[in-house]
Formats: sequence, C-alpha cells, structure tokens
Amino acid sequence: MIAPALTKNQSLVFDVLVRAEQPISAYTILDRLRDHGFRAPLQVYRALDKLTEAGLVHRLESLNAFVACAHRNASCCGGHSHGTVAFAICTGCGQADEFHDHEIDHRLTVWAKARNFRPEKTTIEIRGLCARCAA
Amino acid sequence: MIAPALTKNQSLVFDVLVRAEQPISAYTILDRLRDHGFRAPLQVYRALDKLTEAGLVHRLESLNAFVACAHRNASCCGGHSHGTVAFAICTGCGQADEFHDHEIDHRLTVWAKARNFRPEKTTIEIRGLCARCAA
DNA sequence: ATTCATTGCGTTATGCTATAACGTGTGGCA
DNA sequence: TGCCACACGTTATAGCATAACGCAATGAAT
Repeated sequence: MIAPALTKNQSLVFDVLVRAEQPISAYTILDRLRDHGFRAPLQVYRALDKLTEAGLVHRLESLNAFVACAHRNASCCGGHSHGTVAFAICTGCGQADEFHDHEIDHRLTVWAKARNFRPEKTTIEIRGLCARCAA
Repeated sequence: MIAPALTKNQSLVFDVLVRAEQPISAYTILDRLRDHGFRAPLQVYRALDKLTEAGLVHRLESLNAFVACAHRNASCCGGHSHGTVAFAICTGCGQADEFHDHEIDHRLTVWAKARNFRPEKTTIEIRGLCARCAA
C-alpha cells in the first residue's frame, strides 16, 4: 500500500485520534480542533474518509465513533497483510481493543465463497465489560 | 425463553419488519405506521427495544437499520440456543442474509475468556455484493 | 504558458438517527 | 384504596452525517 502523505487536516484529525487512545466521535474531534481552525463537521468527515481508506483509522459501527489503528507500526497496517479487524469494546471505560483472528477470517471467507458473496468491508465488534470494569 | 405477548405497538412494528424482508430504518417504520396512529419516533424505538430484547428483531449497526430475525420459527430463536448472529449485507440490493457460525462464536469466546472480557452483544456484519448483484 | 482535470478545502444548509423529560392511563396486587 | 410497574403519547432536543455550492492549489498534457 502506497500511502500518500497526509494533508494538514488529515494529520490534525489523525493526531487527535492517536492522542485519544480510545474511540471518539467525529463531533468530538471537531471540538478538539476548533483552535486549529476547524469549523464544520465536513472538515472532519472528509479527513476521516481518507484516513480510513488508508487503513490508519477504523470506524466503530456500534459506537458511531472512530479510532486510530492499533497496529499502524506493525507490518499489518503497512502492508494490509491481515484480513478483518475485530474490536472488543468495553461499555464501562470505553476502551476498544483491536485484534485479528485468522480462523474467523477464514470462516467468513468460506461462507462468502460458498454463496458467491463478494465482501467489501467486514465489521466485528464485541461489546461488553473488560476485565477491569467487570471486577 | 418465555416471551411475553407483544403489545399493540410492538406487533405493528414487528409486522412491518416481517413484511419488509430487508433491513429498514426506524423512521421508515414510522412512516409506514402513520396510518395506524404512529406520530413520533419514540413509539417505534420503544417497540424496537422490546423486540430486540426478545430476539425477534436484530439491529444492523452498519446500516442503522432493523430486520426481523430470519430464524424466528426455528428452535434457535425460540430458545436462543445459538450464539452470535452474523449478517451478509448486499450494498446493491439491500438484502441481508442472516447466518450463524459456531466456529466463529468459539473463537470469539476463547478470545474473551483469555482476557476476562465479558461479552454482552456481538456484531458481525459483512458488507459487499451478493451473487446476483456482483454478476 | 495555457488548458484541463483532480483534489483538497471552507461554508451554509439540511437530513437522518436517537433520546430526554414530562405526563397519562391501565392492570395487578397487597 | 393505595401503590407500583409498565406501556403509551407528546414535545423538544441532542447527536451523527451529507448535499451542494464555490474557491484555490496542484500537476500533467498540449
């Protein structure tokens, strides 16, 4: 994957997500960037579109929120060598734990192939309580 | 699972979903029930809450839409004997195909157990093109 | 160098999704 | 009878996302 350099807005949005270290909404990002000249949601959404395309950011469908890819320094995101990303999201503390499972990927692929279904994007999200919050 | 009888509003909403045979939004449901006296979103959302609790309806997170459980007549929904529900959603025709996979369930359970994560609700959604739409 | 297409950007307005907060009515039950 | 739980109805508001317009910068092709 040849990642084009990020534009200024994309960098700002990405930076906010990296600092957050947990999923935050587009409007939260907007609020945190008002001092940097952001005024409208579209400025955020457009940056998020590019960042998710590039694999640097994931969208959590069950939260309507976004998070920086946890593996952006590993080979997986540099080369997109892995398949689907899964998240365990704690409803207590808001932390989202990103992981991969090849067997799950495999099962989904098998299911799709058997039905000639062509997957474009797969969402796997477990909501629940993390060890700390369940205690 | 002892399912309490549905109230009038719950029945109306459920009926709309069964007839739709594909995911539809809460506001679409509202529009289709205006002739039956529905006026406000909350009437729909309250019914949907109960129906999803009862396992008769699933929410598709990636669509912000709802669909009647495809297996409501089988043992699976009467007794909730299965685990997680997965969907293959066609971005072309809008059809959503519900399925289960024990191996995926198993992998997710193993992952959670290893981390003392207590799952409450799991979402698995594959978006893509169905065989007919990909042709 | 001029033309053209592409891309990012900023702004205003709007639409879609979901819930808060309040009050009413009804049925079960001590 | 008094209480409680629950479904319901209404108004208002919060939260998430995109349409449509125009401008500016870039870079490739002629």
